Amino acid sequence: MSDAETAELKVLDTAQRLFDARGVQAVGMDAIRSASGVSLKRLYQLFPSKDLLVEAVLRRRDEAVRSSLAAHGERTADGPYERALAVFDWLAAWFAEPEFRGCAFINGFGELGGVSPAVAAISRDHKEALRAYFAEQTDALGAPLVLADQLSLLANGAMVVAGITGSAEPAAQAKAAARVLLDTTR
Amino acid sequence: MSDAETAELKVLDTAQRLFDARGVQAVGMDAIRSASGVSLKRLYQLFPSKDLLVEAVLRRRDEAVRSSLAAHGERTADGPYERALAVFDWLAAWFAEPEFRGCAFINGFGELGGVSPAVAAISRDHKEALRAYFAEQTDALGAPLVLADQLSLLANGAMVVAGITGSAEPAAQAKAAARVLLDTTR
DNA sequence: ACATCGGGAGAACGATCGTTCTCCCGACCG
DNA sequence: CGGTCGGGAGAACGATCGTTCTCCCGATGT
Repeated sequence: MSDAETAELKVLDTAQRLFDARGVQAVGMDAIRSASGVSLKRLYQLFPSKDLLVEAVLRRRDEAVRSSLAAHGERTADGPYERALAVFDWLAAWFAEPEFRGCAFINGFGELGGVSPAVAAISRDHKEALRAYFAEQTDALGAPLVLADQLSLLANGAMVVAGITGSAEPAAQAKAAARVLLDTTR
Repeated sequence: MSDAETAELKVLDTAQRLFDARGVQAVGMDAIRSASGVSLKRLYQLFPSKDLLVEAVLRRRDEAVRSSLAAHGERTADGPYERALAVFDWLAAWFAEPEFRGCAFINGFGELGGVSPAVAAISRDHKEALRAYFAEQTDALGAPLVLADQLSLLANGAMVVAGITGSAEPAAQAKAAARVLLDTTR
């Protein structure tokens, strides 16, 4: 049934948008229902509880971010050096979206990480994946592993500062810093 | 009345500890009451609403962090170069605390920044203060302002990654990266 | 045509939460 | 000693929320 699939997509899209804008706990199931047009009954047979919906939203976003990042790297950059730097261009485009209010995993961990082991684990895995992506590039450069950690710190710091200040500048600042680190460690 | 003052301190300490551990919305006023031993009546005459209590907790923490950071810089470091790097030692000590679960302003912004302009503003001011502290040091070194922004990205990235992964390592990694940036821009 | 079934709209339920109110005690003041 | 007042404990209230239930309609199969 493509009917069930499109309903599921509408719910996930709507929930993601509302969670991003207001946080998870400030968004009721009823708000998701009216914004998505999917009835409560259907909503609960797709996602038996709000917790499960939250986890599904985060997991889907995790996949989307990983593939978007990888695609951007392959599309715009040749070689590990350029691919590592291209992450920050990808961040810049993300920060420039008008609804941008920070990273859903950082925000979700802050809100729910202390009470939901599932959310904490998903956030941890997601951040580990970003570090692993940087590690792929630094490995290919023969650089030490700590460089990947440091690039990940710059990227996450840029997400936080861009989210809180509402500016996209941190992406470019982080990119310049990343270039210095990449050049120094060679 | 030192009675009212100690009650206020007990409430602020307790609320801060519970908010840090579980997030703001997961902590009810009743939990603050039983953990602090301050009656609801008194609690509400000290802080007329939970929103105001949340803001008071964040504002007090803002002051505490600013003076703790400045004190650590004066105590352990001579000159702007060392003081900029000392921030990351200060982070390392913070991350090593067993209850550490990330920065209250980053977490608070993620949870409430979308619905509470007050929380968003306090978080923004706090992060701006960190940037300004770095800017003091980089100015004294005659370095360009963007270096302060970059050091602030490293510090905030370290807070996020340390909080999510539960490791204190990001502080040392960020410090090493900061040293490279400081040395390069000279 | 009629029975059946899935699903929509939204009322209802139970729990929780922020906030206020009631009741009571103990201290202070004439 | 009697009255008053501040404050503690916790019940009560109203709102909200996650979740379920009721009622009804429309489609489908025979």
